[in-house]
Amino acid sequence: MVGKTPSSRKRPSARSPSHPERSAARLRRTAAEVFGWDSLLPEQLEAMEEVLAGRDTLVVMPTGSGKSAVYQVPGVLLNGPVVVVSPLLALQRDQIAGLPDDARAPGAVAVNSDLTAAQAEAAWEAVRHGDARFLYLSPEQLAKDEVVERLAATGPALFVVDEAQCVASWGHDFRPDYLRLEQAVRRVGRPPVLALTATAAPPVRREITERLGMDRPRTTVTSFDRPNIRLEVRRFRDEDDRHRAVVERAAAEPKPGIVYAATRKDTERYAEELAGLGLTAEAYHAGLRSAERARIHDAFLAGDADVVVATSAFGMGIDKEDVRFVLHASLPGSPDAYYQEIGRCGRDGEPALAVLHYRPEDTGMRTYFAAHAPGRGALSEVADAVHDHESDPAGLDRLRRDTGLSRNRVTAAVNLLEESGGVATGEDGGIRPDPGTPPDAAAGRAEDAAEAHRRTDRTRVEMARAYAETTGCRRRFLLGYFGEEYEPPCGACDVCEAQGDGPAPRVHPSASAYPVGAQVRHAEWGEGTVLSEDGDRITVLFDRAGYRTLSLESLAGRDDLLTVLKRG
DNA sequence: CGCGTGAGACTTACGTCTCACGCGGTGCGGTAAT
Repeated sequence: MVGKTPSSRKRPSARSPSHPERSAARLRRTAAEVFGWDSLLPEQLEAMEEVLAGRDTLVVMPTGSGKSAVYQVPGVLLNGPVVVVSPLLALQRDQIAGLPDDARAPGAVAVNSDLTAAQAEAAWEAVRHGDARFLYLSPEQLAKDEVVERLAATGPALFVVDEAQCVASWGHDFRPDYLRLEQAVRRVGRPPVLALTATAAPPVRREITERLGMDRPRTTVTSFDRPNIRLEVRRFRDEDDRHRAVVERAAAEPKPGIVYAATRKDTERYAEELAGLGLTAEAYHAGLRSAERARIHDAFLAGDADVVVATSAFGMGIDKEDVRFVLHASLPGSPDAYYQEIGRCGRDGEPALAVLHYRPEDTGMRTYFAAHAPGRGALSEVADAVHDHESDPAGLDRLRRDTGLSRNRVTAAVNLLEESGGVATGEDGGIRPDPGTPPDAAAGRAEDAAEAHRRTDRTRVEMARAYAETTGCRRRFLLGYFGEEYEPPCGACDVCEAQGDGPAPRVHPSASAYPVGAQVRHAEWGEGTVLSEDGDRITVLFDRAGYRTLSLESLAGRDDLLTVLKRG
């Protein structure tokens, strides 16, 4: 097995002007005395030293491996409050509850819409007086001028973005405030930024660090491989056959487990059927009342549910060791989503199972979900509104009132206009038009940017499909997607098992010409990065054209078609 | 993009087909009605 990825992990002692031994010792002592952690993983300590030294840092480590410690321990030693951006209020509560209940331990508060005005006031007071060292906020809170101003006044020492993959997966449409965190960072005094995630392929890592405006970020990436999870894909033509297979598998495998379905209705259908077989099965989706969601969540963690059948709403922040299987009753929207979802089983290291039940028709709905960015009409309206306030730049609220569009719509439109250079946000939060770009041109360029995001989303659907249809080792495919080389057979996927002791899978002789991670240029699609090599084909993420799969046979001897610019 | 649903046509059975239409996932925050 291949261990650490060949990433940019560097020993800080090589050029650090400070005294790394001393900082490592301080971190270790703090971890033990304040948090009761007697040992730290080398990756944890390394990232903590970067954070303590004030450098922008990206940490990619599995859930349950102590990612939070990477900010908690240095946070105690820093001189000022630590902001933690977290996507779910439930996650914020869990984080605060997880801090040691000890007089020496740092305090923590969250400011969000759950609080009354008086409670929020008290929370800010605690931050100001140093009684609370950690302040948990949603990205939406940081979109408010009032919050940014209060935060700036406290002089934060560190800006943490937890679950940082949300920047890439949600920032473009669903929660556009994720793409405005960079502005918040600048406006609160540009403290060092620490981004934490469990699942991020190389292009997603790049997007996180770029979108957060991180400066020469140090990156710590541990291996993605989870050898105890058996990977399997079953392909169906008929919906009824698939349905039956999912139910039978969920009933037959050791419990507890999670079944992911594509729609709310499907979760209820499956859960009902499993309950009819005598299992404790619950449907979980965002349409349930929050008390009901909390009940199911708690029951699952407590071991009182055999199976939760859920949409993608279920899982973030679930840290349960003994989940035995994750079944998918439909194709997920991307390998990123798939890996995150199956990563919820087998955390105890015992054997676990991930089965994808796939029909080619599944791609239809996923493609539909991919196309949700604002259209030309909304972009033009917002561009015009920005232009109208040229002499007195408007904030997002004013643009919303002017256009009558929803808050999210306006924010997403401004993000696209800003990304394509048509407008810019100032230090005061005012949005100004670019003097050289008329509103119509700005909207046109923003529309192109939106189309590029849609294309990338759609190609991620294609990558999920490619996983389902690969004829090679599934582990190799997934790890390759996450930038990690892997030598099959893995011995724990349906493809490797079917091959048994037979001949090794065919690997095309030109495979070595395009190693994973290499920068390449295609005659038609421009520049890109080789993401995976699947025996007889490679997959490249092109900057403009998205993900493409190329047959090695068609590339043989054609270095005019695909040129290697730089090997990984 | 593909599925399920309901209306209506065609047909002469209480049935089957066709077609148009609407629907489909993630959460925050704040507002409105009890």
